[in-house]
Amino acid sequence: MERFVSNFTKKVDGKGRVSVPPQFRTILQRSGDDQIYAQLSLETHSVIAGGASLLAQMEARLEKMDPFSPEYDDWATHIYADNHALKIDGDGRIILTDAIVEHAKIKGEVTFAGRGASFHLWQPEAFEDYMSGVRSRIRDVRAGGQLS
Amino acid sequence: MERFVSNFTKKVDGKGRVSVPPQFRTILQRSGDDQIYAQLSLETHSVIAGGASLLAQMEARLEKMDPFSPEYDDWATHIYADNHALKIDGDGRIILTDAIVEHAKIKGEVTFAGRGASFHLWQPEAFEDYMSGVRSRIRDVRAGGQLS
DNA sequence: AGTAATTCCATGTTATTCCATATATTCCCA
DNA sequence: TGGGAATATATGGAATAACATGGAATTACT
Repeated sequence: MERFVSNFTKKVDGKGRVSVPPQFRTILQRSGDDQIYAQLSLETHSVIAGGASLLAQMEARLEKMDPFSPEYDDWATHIYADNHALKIDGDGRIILTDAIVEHAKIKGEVTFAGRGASFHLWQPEAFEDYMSGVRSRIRDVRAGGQLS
Repeated sequence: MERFVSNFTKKVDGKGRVSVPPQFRTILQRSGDDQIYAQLSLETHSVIAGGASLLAQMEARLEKMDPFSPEYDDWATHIYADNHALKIDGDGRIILTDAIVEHAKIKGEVTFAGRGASFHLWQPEAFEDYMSGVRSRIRDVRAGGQLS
């Protein structure tokens, strides 16, 4: 399976349109996806995105739960109601919904950050901040001798 | 099977008419449904809605019960009597019944929230409140190390 | 006939598709 | 290895199609 690698920042026009980085677009096309499933992250002000396989992956987790439990209800609600299907148009663009723009505080640019089987959408500066945190946390762990 | 994803808020006019979000309408049409089965939720002030397959799903659950038990009677009554069939008219609209409007406290707008094989109807603010709860409960579980 | 319900229609609005141009990238050959 | 042509991408705007929405007309009910 191809993975989403690297990060790219793109402009968002007045109508909320963004062109999907061709590197990512190619991967989506090859797996037969003509739309992106974008889910609001519960941990950060970012959006978790990917093709149909990403949704399937979350559904697989759902199926392991007891269908009559409150946990199932919560998870199912989050998976489906907090998810936005973004069609990729003929020019390789998607339109960000208001919910996404609001949640990620997106102004005029978005960063597409590879995450392997998925990719994340960020407000560019928020992404930089997040990356700093990621890097320093990894450095700290290493200093503690837990890694390489 | 196509799933109901994302959420959409629509206006309700003086006659109780609401246009079904085209995303959901398309799914219903493709599965041959010209009406929506809407059942009052017993847990929240929302309505559980979907096509014929949703009703079939509830009936399947009923069939696993002892037909001569009081639980069967209760469940069967709830499935059918608390269920409202809403015809989708030529303009893609449904008419909310008084029972639905009352139960969900709907005023001038309704939110259609995807739930996979079904979708829920909410009074918009009640939906937001509910989502806040869902999100924070999931976050708590994760923080406790029980998931991901 | 009167009332309620449903269907039909008109129109403004929004969303989507299409197109045009500018910019960047790749590929090929001198 | 440096053009330079061909191809692909980015991006804005225009044209087109869908959709939302209110009201009128028709039908059904009693």
